[in-house]
Amino acid sequence: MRIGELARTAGTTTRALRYYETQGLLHAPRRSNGYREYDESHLRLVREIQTLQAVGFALEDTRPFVECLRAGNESGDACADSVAVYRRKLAEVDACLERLSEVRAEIAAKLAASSLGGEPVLNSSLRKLRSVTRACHQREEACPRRSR
Amino acid sequence: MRIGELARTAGTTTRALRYYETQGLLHAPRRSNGYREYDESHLRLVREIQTLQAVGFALEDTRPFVECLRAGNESGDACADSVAVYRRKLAEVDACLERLSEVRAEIAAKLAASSLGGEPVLNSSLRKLRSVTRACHQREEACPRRSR
DNA sequence: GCTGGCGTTGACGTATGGGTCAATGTTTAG
DNA sequence: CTAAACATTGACCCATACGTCAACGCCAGC
Repeated sequence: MRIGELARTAGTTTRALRYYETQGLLHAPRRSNGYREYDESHLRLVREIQTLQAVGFALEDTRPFVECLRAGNESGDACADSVAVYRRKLAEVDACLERLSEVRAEIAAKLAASSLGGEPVLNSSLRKLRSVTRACHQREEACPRRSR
Repeated sequence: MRIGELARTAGTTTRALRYYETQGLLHAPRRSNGYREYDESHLRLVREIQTLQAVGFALEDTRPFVECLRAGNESGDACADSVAVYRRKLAEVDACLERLSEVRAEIAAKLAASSLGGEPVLNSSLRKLRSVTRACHQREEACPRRSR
C-alpha cells in the first residue's frame, strides 16, 4: 500500500509517517516511480509507535520496540532494550508523581493561605520545593508531553 | 541597582531579566545613559516569578501575581486573578496526577507482561488509555516543564 | 588613552513532533 | 486530453524560556 492508505488505516498523517522515516523508525522500499511501498509489517510498527506515544513515550523511546519488532519478534517488548525503557519510564513517572504531589500540596497551601487573608508563604519551604523541582526537571522530563 | 547586580542578587541572568521585560513582567526605568535601574521592589517581583516558576507555573501564569504586587499589595496572591490561577493550576496538577497514575499502571502492566514471557498487551485497555491521555493533554498541559 | 567590565539591541539556536504550504511529478478516471 | 487525486522533496512555522553570540556604547582604573 502507499503512504496515504497507510496513514488512513493507522489514523495518522502522511507527514508523520515521513517524519518517522527521517527518524529512522520506518524504512519503506520505493517503487520504480519513487513512491513508498508499505505492507502489514509497517502497519504494526506504526501501531507500536502510536501505542507507546499515547502513554507518553518520546519517539526516541519507541526505537527499541520498533527494532525489536523488525528483528522478527512477535511483540515489541520481547527485547532487553525495550524492557529497559519500560523500567526507565516507570522510574521517571514515579519521580514525576512524587514531584507533582509536592507541587500539589504547595499550591493547595498557597491557596489556603491566600483565601484566609493572604498570609505570606514560608520562604524556607519554597526553597526546599524549588530544589526538589530542579532535580525532577533535570531528571530528563518524565511527564507526558502534549500531543495536539 | 543595575541589571547585573539584580541578576546576581536574584540568582538569575541578565538575559532572563530582559526577557521578563519584553514580556511586560518587569518594567525598569532607564538612566540617562540607557541603563536599566532597578530597586528592591523589582527584586521582589523577580523573586515572585522565580517562586512560581519553581512550582511549574508558566511565565504567563505569573503575570497576575506580578501585577498584584505592583498594585501595592504586600503579597502577590492577594488578588482575585492570582487566586484564580492557583485554582486552575491545582486542577491541572490533579488532572496530571490522575493521568500519570494511569500511565504508571499501564507501564507496570506492560513490564510485568513482558518479563513474564512477552504476552501481548490488551488492545482494548490501550485504546481506553489513549483516549484518557488525549483528554489530559488537550487540557492545556498541567505537568511542570523542564527548566535546564 | 587604553583595556576591561559592564550595558544596549538584534538575531539566531534549542528541543519536539509534526502542520502547512509550495513546486513538481505520477497515476487514474472520465 | 485533461483534471483530480495522489506522490515526491524542501522549507518555513508552532510554543517556551531563555542561551549564546555579535556589534556596539558607556564608564572606571591605570
